[in-house]
This record gives sequence, structure tokens and C-alpha cells, in this order.
Amino acid sequence: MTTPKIPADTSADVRERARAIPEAAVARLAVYLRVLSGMAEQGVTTISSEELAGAAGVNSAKLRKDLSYVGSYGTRGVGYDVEVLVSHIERILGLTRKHSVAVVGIGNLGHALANYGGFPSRGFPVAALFDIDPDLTGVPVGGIPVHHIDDITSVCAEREVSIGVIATPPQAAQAVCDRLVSAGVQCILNFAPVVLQVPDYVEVRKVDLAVEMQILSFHVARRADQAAGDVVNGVGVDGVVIRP
Amino acid sequence: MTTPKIPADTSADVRERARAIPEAAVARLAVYLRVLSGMAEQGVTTISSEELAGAAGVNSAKLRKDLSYVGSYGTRGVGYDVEVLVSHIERILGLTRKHSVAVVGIGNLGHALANYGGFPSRGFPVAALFDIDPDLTGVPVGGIPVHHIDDITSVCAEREVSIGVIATPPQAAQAVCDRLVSAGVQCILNFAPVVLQVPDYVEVRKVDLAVEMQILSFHVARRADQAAGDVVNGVGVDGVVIRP
DNA sequence: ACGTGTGAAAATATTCACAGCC
DNA sequence: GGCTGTGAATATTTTCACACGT
Repeated sequence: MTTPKIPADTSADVRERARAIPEAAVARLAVYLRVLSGMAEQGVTTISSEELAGAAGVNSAKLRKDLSYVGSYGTRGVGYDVEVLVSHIERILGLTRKHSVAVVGIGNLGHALANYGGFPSRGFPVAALFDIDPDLTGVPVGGIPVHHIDDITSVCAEREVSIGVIATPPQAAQAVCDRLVSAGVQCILNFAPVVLQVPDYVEVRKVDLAVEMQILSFHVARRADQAAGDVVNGVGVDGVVIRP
Repeated sequence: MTTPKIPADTSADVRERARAIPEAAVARLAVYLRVLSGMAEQGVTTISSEELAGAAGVNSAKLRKDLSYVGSYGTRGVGYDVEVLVSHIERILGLTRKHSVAVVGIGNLGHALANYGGFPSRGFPVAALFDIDPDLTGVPVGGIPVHHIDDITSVCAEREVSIGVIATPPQAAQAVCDRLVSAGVQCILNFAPVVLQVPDYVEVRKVDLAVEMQILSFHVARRADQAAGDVVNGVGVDGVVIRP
């Protein structure tokens, strides 16, 4: 009963497939999509897994596996039709829907985001801006007037915001997040250096500059340690090793 | 000779360990570090894996495994000393070194980055800014004068820049990257929506807003499809399922 | 021939569960 | 009693390699 035999490939077929796509593969699909769009603009109509993989910075086996999650839309012995692949990836990524975005926190970063051309052009219109500073209320940023943060609930509901972007100082982030969630926003992109606590049904992605820098720092350190170690072990390193 | 028995836990001990830490664990360590720093500021001196895990948004088994990559610095039955843990994580992440940062591309995002307080305070001083626009040359942004992009090589060498941040339009990103690399920069944080091609010894991290949005979009779509599927299968869903 | 699509193998990462120590 | 540290078990992701369609 809880295991009703094999569900017999119905329309829920796409859904089943979508559920199974690993998160890492989803991220890569978005990259492939961008590369493919660029190709299409340049008039390329067909591409092989090898070429696409090279342009996307992955190996071709991984690329083919990733594409297989989307479906089998290549032609053996030939490659993939760029247009076809673009439309199937867009479908899987849900880009046939429109996803209105609200940006909360109109500081330096918020300004940059509000003015960022990459969002609207790709189906993510910035539908609303919010800030706690009353002096900003009504001021247009990137052509969109800023609302006071107290209006989040009504404005988000009215404009059907599906993605909330948090660009506030860290102290404010959790409170803003709570408000977005209670306004019905289920996807959040968080730029504040804070771990947000949210209900299970809310999806959070974070962009954490400090963390990125520290990961790079780790690699610098690892490399330095390795060079030092190699020198100690006499594994032939010419001097200070700046360019192997 | 190339395998000189077990290296007998010498100073290369930290190096060995560092090499083995999975990338995902490194990213989490940076998060733990921030949480721990916050704890320390609030006067917390000791913390259990359960508490720290909760604050960092992971489960405690994973946290303990991650910390075990750093070393065994906890006390059984008690927990971890916050200060001790902070200093060990900092060491592993290479934060005892100073890492000078150069930001290339002083548009909206570049401005935001130049003014971002999170970098300097965490050991990542912004040592130089670059832009291709001659009108910007010499203009101070966030207190730092902008250099022309043609001076990348000399300025980066002089100021020992170890991390380059690319905040240019996509068309310029690869060229800027090449220049940074030839200036000896081995770590790059890329905000441009382009897959950079670099030599093996260069470490690239990317922050791609469009990709983040599309991942969120995927989850919106998956959820919608799932809800639809559940309704079809009659798996008891009350209406349109906005808040389970 | 050529290049996709995919099972099976290998490599990684996560979670479990409990011995060991305070 | 309580909590860490870690091998062993499990799950996930990546890579291999080759059958198959065009």
C-alpha cells in the first residue's frame, strides 16, 4: 500500500525524474544552459558532449550523465541539437514559469542586485525592494521604488514573489527571513553571513563571501604546506614554487 | 623511495591532514568558525557538538566528523573549548596568513565589494582595485584608489595579492583572469557568469547569481510537480499546499 | 565510424552506533 | 551520565567502458 508496485510511467514521469536529479547536477545544468544559450546566439546548432563539456569545465562523462537526468535528447554519432537541449533544460529547471524576486536590504549590495541586468533577462523579474530605513521608502532604485520592510507581507503576496533575496546586515537577516517565510516565500537566497533557521519546506541557498575567501585561503595554505613538505622530503621543487 | 614508509607524524602532520579534508568539509569549517567567533564574543567558553551543529545547521555526526579532520580537541563528556577550536580551525584554513585581495571591475558589484566590511575584518585586506575605464583611475572607492587594469601585473606583484576577485562584465572576465594569472595570482573568486579556463595550479571559486536563482527555480518546479503528482495519486493533500 | 546513453565499478561523502574517556 | 572520536555501514556522486542507434 505504501509501496504500490512500480508506478507505471505516467505523466508523473517528469516529476519522478526531477526528484532524482542530484543537487550538484542541477547546478551544472544551469551552467550548461548558459553555455548553450551563448552557442545558440553564435549560430551553433549542434554540439557534442565533448565540446560542451570543455566549454563548461567538466568532463564529458559527467556531462552526459547530467544530461541523461533531463532525458535522452541527443543523436548517437552526432551530438545534441542546441535548441532542443536548451528548451529541455529550461523545462527541468522550471524556467518556463516566471519567478518574481524581492530584494530586502538596499545597501551597497542591494543596489547592485537591483541594478543587475542578469535577473530580469533570465526570467527573474525584480518585483519589489525593501529596506528598514524610512528615508529610502519610495526612492526608486534601478527603476523600482523601495518599500518599507513592514509592508513585506502584503507586497509579496500581491506581487506573487516566489524568491526572496536577503542583502541585509547579519543582525537583521533572521528576522527578515522569518517575515519572508510568513509572507509565503518558500525560496530564499541569503547574502548575509548568518545561518538561517527555516522550516523544512523552505529552500535556502547562501552566498557567503567570507566562506568563499576562506576556502581559497585554505587552498593557499595547503599549497604552501605541500611545497614545504615536498622540499623537506626532497621531492624536487625548484625554489619557492610559484609556477609549476 | 617515493614511498618512504610511514612519515612518522612530524610537522608534515598538519599538511597530511589538510590534504585529506574534503572540500565540502572545508566550506562547513568556515561556517563553524563564524558561529564559534560569535559564541566567543557572547562569552561562551564551551560548546557541545549538538549545540554547535544546531547553530550551524548541520547534524552533530557530520560536525564531529568535520572537526575530526582538524584534530581531536574536544573533551569527552564535556564538549569543545570555543577558543581552542577557533584557533585550530583558523590554522587549518590558513587564516594565520594575511591574504591581500584585488578587486577587478568597479561597477555596482565592485563598489559593493570594495565597501564590504567583512573582508578586512577577517584577514582579507582589499589591497587594490582595478577598472578599464580611465575616468575611474585614481578615484578612491571605499578609501582605495582605482588603478587602470593595465597596471595589474605590477601592482599585484608589489602588493603581494594572493586572491583576485573578478567583478567585470562577462565579456571581459576571461581576459582579466588571464592577466591575474600571469601576474602570479593563484586564487580567483569569479562573479562573472562565465566558466573561466585556467591552468591546473590556479584555484577558482565562482559565485553565480543566475545559477543560484535557477537552482531555486528548480526546487519551486519540483515542489509544484510533486504537489500535482500527489493530488493525482490522491496522497491526501489539502488543497494547493502552500504550507504543509 | 562516431558519439550518445547507461549499467556497473570506483571513489566520496554522510550517517550510524558505540567504545572510550571525562 | 554525557559527549567525543571514529571505524563500519550506507548513501551519493563520479568515472569507466562499451553496447547501441544513426
